[in-house]
Amino acid sequence: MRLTTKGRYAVTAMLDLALNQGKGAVTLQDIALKQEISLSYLEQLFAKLRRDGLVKGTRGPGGGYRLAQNAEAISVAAIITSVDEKADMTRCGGEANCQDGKKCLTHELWADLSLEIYKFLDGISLAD
Amino acid sequence: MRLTTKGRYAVTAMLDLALNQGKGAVTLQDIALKQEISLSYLEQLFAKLRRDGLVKGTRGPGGGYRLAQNAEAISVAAIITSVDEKADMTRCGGEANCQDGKKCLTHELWADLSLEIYKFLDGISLAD
DNA sequence: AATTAAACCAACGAAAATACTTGGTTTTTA
DNA sequence: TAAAAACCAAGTATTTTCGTTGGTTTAATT
Repeated sequence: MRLTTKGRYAVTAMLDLALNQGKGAVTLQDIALKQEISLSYLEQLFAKLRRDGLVKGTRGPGGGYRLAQNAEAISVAAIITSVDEKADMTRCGGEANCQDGKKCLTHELWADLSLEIYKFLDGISLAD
Repeated sequence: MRLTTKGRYAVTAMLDLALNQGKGAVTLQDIALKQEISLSYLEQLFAKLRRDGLVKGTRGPGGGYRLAQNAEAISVAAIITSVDEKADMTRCGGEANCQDGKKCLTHELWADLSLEIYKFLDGISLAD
């Protein structure tokens, strides 16, 4: 579980979507202006969100994006993991070949903590 | 509040310190080997941790680092914020000049969430 | 006293991730 | 048919992460 500006962009964009989709689909152009990100970068993020079934897009004029599920069902954790493909945080890849007998002790502790953070963010939906 | 590999290095290193300082000060060399990071990178991280009063180092042979406070008093949040100097996450710097009437709505929501995450990690000490 | 092991420091360089740019194509509405 | 949007891919710039080099200071050990 990482937490970078990339994830922030995704979460704020999704929040934007959740707040404004009442009036129909929301265009990325809109979000790009509001959030001050480049349109194309947003497109890249939304490509992932779409692949993971978090949003769905409709083409053509009047088109845009909507949440694929209702806001209560979408967790912050889901958004973040969708957007930043985790390059294995643990160097040893769980192989346990870190050090003599001690064997990744602190690595495991971190893994536990990381899970805690995940569970925390998984408990927060777009309806906060 | 960000959460990157940099923060992970710092937290795991601090955990290492907490676990092993019973036998006296722990050298960065030790940690570098166990965690598979470069010594000098660790030094850079610990320079910040020291500046923020989280650890204290003693020089010379037999020297090394110790926690400056007891493990219960050191939160994960403190370690992470010490180590990664937050480049202002909100572009508008709280200036509220984002957009017409809407004024950073989602930015504020993110700020709230960020605070939640901070409070969560602030509640976790090196004794987990 | 000399040697050595450590913290401490600074500046540069390589690698990776992040963010943006450009230039398209497809779909759908008007 | 024109325009507005999603969709797509490749490349570039920027920033951050991580490492390297080459030191200096401090303190314990021999």
